[in-house]
Amino acid sequence: MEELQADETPTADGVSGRDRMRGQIVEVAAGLLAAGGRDAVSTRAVAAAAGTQAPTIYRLFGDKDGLLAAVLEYGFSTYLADKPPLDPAADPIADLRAGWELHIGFGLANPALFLLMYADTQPGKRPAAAEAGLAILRTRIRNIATAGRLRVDENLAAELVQAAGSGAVLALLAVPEDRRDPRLPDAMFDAVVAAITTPDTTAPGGTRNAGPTTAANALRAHLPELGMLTDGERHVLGEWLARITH
Amino acid sequence: MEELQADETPTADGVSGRDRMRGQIVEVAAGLLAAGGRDAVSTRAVAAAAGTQAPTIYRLFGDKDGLLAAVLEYGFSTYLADKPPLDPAADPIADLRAGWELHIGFGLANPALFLLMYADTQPGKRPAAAEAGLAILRTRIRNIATAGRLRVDENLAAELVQAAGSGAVLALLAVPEDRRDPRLPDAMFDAVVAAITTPDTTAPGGTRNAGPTTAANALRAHLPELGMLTDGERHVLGEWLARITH
DNA sequence: TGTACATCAGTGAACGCGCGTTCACTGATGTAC
DNA sequence: TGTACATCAGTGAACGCGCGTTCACTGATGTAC
Repeated sequence: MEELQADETPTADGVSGRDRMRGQIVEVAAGLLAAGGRDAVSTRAVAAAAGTQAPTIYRLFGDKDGLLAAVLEYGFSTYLADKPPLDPAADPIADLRAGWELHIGFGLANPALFLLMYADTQPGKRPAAAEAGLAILRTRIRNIATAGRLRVDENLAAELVQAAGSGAVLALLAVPEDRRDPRLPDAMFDAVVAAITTPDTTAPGGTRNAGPTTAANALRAHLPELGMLTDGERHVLGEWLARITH
Repeated sequence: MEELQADETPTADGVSGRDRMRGQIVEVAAGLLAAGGRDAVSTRAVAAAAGTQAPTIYRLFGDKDGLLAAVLEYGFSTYLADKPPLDPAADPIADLRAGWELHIGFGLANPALFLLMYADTQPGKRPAAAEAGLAILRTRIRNIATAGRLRVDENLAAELVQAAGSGAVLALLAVPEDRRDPRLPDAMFDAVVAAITTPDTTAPGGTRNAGPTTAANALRAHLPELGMLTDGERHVLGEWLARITH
């Protein structure tokens, strides 16, 4: 093995002992956070789970807030590592959708982390990790603007997407997993995109009109009033209308 | 002063000492929550600020969770008390907007309370107060459906509005007050309303076409496209629609 | 009407616990001569 | 090459604190006779 010139003790993979300990503590803390929420991350619990003593945390992270910040950064950058690189040549709205889906997936997969990033923060302050995510979002919005498809200013567009995204995740998380409506994220994305972009006039296809779904929904709202139908008929009609609208 | 017949010690205003103590504790706790966030609400701090001892809290609320639930309910019902009653004759979308604006205002005025209701909750569970708010929202959505203006099903519509609302509040709260974009709530509302409703085709002076007859007629026009129904089902549906429109 | 008793809201104090943080020390490691 | 020294990451133990909760008790109040 060649001899490495490093500030600290070299190891097989070139990672110093100090860095390895740091990484281990962060990973352990992230695990505790995922398993038990914010309150499960105490300096003592982290130290014990990482097989070290509490003072090590203070040497490496300064204090508990420093540890939490490191956990946020670790969790978020792990997620970012999955993010496909931006393709400037591709449809910027498809790009935005890819980022949206990844962000939703991140929130659902890491509830405690997501809440810590976007909800548990004290009013007026956002964690650095959240700012980093916003910066990426702003780039995607900028690309839409460059393509001439943005119809509101970039700041408002970014805020709308950001707010809609965390709102969708929050709404999903607030409901037991088996009762979540899988249509919500897509529907929300479509709503926001329709609000911030102009239609792509180059798309194939003719004009849109109010489809059968709208009519079926309207009729369903009037189901109880349909006295000219028997109870059984109304029941069957309700089932068909549900099928039409889904 | 007349003599009151009550289960407990009567007082000048007919409120028992026990109830007054309970209300005082809840108000004090709400104040601590607003001032210092969730962590500022400890049983000891509440007892001290209310001028009593900790055991009183346990007698009145069972435990700390019971106290927090009471604070949520108090804060939310105080907000609901401001809510204008639904006017069935009015434009249901204007009704929805009124509820939206009130809800946004509630969140901005009570950040800690709002976060506790919609974000701090453990995944899969929603506080009773949040459910109560959702029930009101669903009523408003139902009214839009009854007017024949809804183009997605009521559940999805309610979820979209709910998610967009908390997302907007969260996004605003995450930014210092003087840097918040005041356009965000309105823009978000417009985006969601555009996504869940059909345009209002009743020009001023025109006739309202909200009835089941209109919906049935519209659906009948789409009969041939309903590939999710069998031929027999389409046939029977056609007969029913004919009966509805006559 | 007067007395004795039962009820129970509120008091004062304490329980055990886990928290964030810090202290003095150890022992391994790298460096200077 | 060998020795003495400096550095500093990690150890073990403790600090003081506020937490949720509970206990035994007090004293005011309503009730029964």
